[in-house]
Amino acid sequence: MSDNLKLAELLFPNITETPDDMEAKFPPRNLKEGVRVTRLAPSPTGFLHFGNLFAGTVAYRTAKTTDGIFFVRVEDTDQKRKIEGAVKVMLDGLEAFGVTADEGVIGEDMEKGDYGPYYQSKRKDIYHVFAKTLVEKDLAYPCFCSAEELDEIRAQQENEPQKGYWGKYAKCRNLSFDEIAEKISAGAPWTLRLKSPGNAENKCFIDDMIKGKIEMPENVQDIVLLKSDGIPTYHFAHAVDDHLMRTTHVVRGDEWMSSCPVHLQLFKCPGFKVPKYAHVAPIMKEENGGKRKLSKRKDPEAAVTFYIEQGYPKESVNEYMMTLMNSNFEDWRKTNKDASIDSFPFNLKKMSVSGALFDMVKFNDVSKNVISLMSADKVYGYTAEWAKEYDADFYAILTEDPAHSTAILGVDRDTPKPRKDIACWSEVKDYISYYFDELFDNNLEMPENITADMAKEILEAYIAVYNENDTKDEWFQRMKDLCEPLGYTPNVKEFKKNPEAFKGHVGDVSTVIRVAVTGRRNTPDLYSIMSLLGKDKVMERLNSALKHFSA
RNA sequence: GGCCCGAUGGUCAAGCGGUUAAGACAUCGCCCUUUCACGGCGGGAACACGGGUUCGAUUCCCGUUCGGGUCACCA
Repeated sequence: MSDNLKLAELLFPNITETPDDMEAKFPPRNLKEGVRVTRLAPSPTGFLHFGNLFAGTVAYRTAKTTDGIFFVRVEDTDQKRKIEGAVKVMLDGLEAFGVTADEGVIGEDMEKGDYGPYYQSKRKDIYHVFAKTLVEKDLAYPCFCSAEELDEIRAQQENEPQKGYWGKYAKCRNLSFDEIAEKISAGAPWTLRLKSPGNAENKCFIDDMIKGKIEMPENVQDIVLLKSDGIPTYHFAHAVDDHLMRTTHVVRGDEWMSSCPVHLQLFKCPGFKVPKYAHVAPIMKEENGGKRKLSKRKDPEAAVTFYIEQGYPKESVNEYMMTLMNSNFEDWRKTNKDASIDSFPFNLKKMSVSGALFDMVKFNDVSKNVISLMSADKVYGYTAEWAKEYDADFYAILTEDPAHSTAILGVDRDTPKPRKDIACWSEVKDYISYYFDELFDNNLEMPENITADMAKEILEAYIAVYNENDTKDEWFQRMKDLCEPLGYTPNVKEFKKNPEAFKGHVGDVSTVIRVAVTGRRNTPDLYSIMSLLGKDKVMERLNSALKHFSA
């Protein structure tokens, strides 16, 4: 038996299966040409970053445009970072925005699919099968260096452009079998390192779906494959898992770009076919005129839960993400107003190479558009659903009379030119507050051109003629009739032509009524509002305003 | 510092050697209008810099500058 074989046995005495067994157990998927298999491989930190959702959405769409498979694999190889309930947080966040896995981890300790387990922590033996053959092929070796020794090596490398564990710095690379056997029998901890066959003089090539063709020096680092607890590093797990799970397209953040030479090698050493890569640029945030990654610590909008808590519809988030993913989406949307976002021909190659700034203003605009197209029933339903969870007081008020609330939300809604007032459900409370005495802010501040005397006059006159049974036309006619006796003109154009001749125009008159009734200057159609409010409330507010301006 | 990527209005971005350099958001003006919004029309606003290549460079090449990423027994 050769030393390599002996070493493999020594290191992995309990591994009896071979790579061929693995190939048989996880055979190539029986898919049509061009069908893609993608995945999201988050590590369970208990926090779902917007970037995860974004990359996950890209991966999801990449698969879905070919009727392919999207799966979720949990990268829980770092025992130190394990957090209870983290998987649920992530899955819930993904689910809330329509990223649902066909396969893989579908719940806390719940899996689905034939290529599992999908928790890396449960795949130890699988990794060891491949680790063992690498040792047999003299492509891996145990390393006994301690953290301190590694630090020492780093200290020596100050003037060395090529840092890390390689070449002459790789102390354990050429240990003899006997030396190794002795250390192991003494119980020394070890990691398994790649015996990198690379040469820095050589180039390797990545043809990234997003970034294009990229050339980098070959990897020469003897990177760690297996940590001293026997659990693989991300790099090794990535190669083994994405090969065995038959991933066709690896979609991930572009912070992985620079480890591609390592990954290429890790696929090639065991003889795996290299998948296609798509490296997604991060979402950025503006700060002091510069750009930086959306930060978990500094930016509330970095957390996916933010959008849920604020009550942004999932359609809004998806529409906005799509405008960032494929810039032709907005044009497509213009001509396909009612189409589902799923029918948009998403194209990986149209992804931007560099990171886009998250634009809250634009996002809100997108969301307002989305909501403006919803029916009053839908708006009511979503708002109630949101309020139930995040604003119990408002929920009680809103749902006391569902038909009434729905009618309120329907003002100026189902028209060819719906208003765009609401960006998220948490804004609804304020938007409709004046309909409810509990929420009504009795703010009687008039525009500067309207004095208390003017307001008083107008209110007096209007109270005298107010009729709750008016049709809209009658109502408006009454408004106009009010004008001339008080010195206003019903004709705005006439006023503009000759402003000195009048105290104001019909707009000023209705503004006084509007402020008295709603406490604001800007509202949807006043007639509809007054109808919904009902005679008692309207009269009460008019009288109370009159009192205020008579004082 | 080494390696890699990038740079078009305030933002997201089309563009692939010859364009009046699209569009969207934002902003400003006008129109519509009972307010606000919606909608319509219009305005301001950009190819980082320096060298090449070319009849001609936003586009191709090289440098500079500036951004970003990465160099762990983290992912």
